[in-house]
Amino acid sequence: MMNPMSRSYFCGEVPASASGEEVVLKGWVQRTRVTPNMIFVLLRDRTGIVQVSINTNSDLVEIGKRIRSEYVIEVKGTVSLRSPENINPEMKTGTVEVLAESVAILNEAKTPPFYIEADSEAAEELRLQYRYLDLRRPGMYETFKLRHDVIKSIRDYLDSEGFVDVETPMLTKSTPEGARDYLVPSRVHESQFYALPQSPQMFKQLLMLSGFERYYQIVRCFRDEDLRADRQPEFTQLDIETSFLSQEEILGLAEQTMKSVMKRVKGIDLALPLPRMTYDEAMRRYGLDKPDTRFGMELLDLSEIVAESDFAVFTRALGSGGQVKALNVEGAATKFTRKEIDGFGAFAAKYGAKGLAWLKVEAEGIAGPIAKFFEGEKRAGLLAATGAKVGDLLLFVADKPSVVAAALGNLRNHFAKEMQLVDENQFNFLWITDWPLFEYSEEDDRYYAAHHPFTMPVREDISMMDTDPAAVKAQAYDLVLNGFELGGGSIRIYERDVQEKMFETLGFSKEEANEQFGFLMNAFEYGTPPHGGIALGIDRFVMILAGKSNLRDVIAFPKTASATCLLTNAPGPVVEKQLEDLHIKLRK
RNA sequence: GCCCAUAUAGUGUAGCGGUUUGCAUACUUCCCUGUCACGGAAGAGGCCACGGGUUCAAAUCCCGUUGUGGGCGCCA
Repeated sequence: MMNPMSRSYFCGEVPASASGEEVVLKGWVQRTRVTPNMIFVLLRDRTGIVQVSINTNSDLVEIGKRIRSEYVIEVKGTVSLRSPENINPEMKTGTVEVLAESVAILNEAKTPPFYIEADSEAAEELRLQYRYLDLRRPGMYETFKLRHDVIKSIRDYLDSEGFVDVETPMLTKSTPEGARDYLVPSRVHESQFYALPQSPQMFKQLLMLSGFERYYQIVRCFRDEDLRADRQPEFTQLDIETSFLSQEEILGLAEQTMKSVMKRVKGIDLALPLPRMTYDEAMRRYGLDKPDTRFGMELLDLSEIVAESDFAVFTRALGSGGQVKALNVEGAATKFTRKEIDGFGAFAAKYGAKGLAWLKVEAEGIAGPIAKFFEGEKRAGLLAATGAKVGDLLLFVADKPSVVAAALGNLRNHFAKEMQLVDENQFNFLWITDWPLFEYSEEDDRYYAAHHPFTMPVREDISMMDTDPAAVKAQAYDLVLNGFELGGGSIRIYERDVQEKMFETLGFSKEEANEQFGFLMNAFEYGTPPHGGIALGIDRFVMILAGKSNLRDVIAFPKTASATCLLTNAPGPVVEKQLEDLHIKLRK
């Protein structure tokens, strides 16, 4: 096989059929072993490792002894099959080796700060500091190749559907709604700032106005909020916007895109249409707006069953507009210690639950702190309502609906991990539809857009924007994969008066709305087509497909939990001159 | 803003109030008749993150700071 890269094969890809062939290999030295008669060099590149053998009878012995781990070398030699009697099942270096005829050291290397191997034990802190070495580890390249393949198949599919990739500004305008902006001071305009985009939302809508009809972009977005395992301050999203398509058609388009990705990178034939669930149903059955449907353990509403109970915590919650819901953790009655169950209570407390009542179903009856409140018929009723069998563990939360949902919904996911209820190779996509348009903030005593302020209300609900905003439904949809929010979209507002009403409901004065979004509303007056779209998080998608549990694993140069880069030490101070140019004086 | 965990040779860990911080690996040198991400010998390598405190005595207990990780809030 001739290769234009001036090497005959990649290390991991030298086939047995090349036996006897003269080959050229280039790569990094994994390790060497010197014996009296032979020097063995394990040579690595992004594809894998192959053994190079150097006979110490040759004039290569001097150079062979100089070679150290991570040296970059070029080897010319002959491919040879290992003799069968030398091959034992434990052997990890394969059935092929290369007998060296010449060896050149292309570059030397210091001993790396950690050993470069697939399952490095080195602390992540150290690996991020030397990220270029971390990325050299076997397996890392594959993750980024997977990422490339995901993006390539998205581009191929959208291209075939007539979509055009249009770039939008990275230096744009700050808007007060939504996440905190990363600000960029202007040198030319004193006291003025650009913002890095949280998303190209308004630009893509303007492109619809311009008649581009089918836009997409794989685009970096920025949000200056605290990080999580699945949240980085800069992230990549697939941004799509279309004109004249209905919600149904947009969902169909997104489904086809997912289908082509799953086929290409996982070889999975995704069954379409993808399952759907309304927001209300998701909250009722799973307590979360992004349920993981790979396992059951749905939330059980026991409000009616326990209404007659003598347990004051339950009846008090019900009396003040709350609910009592439970999780039946099957077969868990003897699985967890009392201490561990207390731990679940602490877990639930993070989401506002004041307590976590529990019962074990045993052959003799039920046991646990609240067992005494459920005797005789009440016990039978409870068991019938929950379907609990001997050996099951019932966990109850009594509180206002939002707390019950958050506590039990997250507890449910917690058990999935704890008890290994999910199959890592299963990919459950799910649409969440019929979102509320607004959510009320008690803290600020105002409504916020649940999705964003450009989301079209359901037509029949528009009149309620004045009277009962909380009841207004949105023409919005989220795509969920295995319990992660992959992204979401909506049909957009394309009429000035509806957009104005939206801002009014959000508490903007006419002047404020015009100041912030006037250019968009003005644009709406020049013949705006009905339009809508969707945005999907590429990083999260790749993370799930790669079976990783952290976004850092699928981003080449990620940020730490405190939003720093350990490799470059960003962010860092700047020289006084730079601040002067920007008209900035630091407070302290 | 808050909560939890964590910090010991280059790396990973043990030590949990009482000699000079132990082990593995990596590193250096040597040995070994083709090894199987080996084997054997020797050597070098530590201000136990930083700053206070408690104590006769602190890597160890307490407080604070910083880094890292996870989470709550936040993320239209």
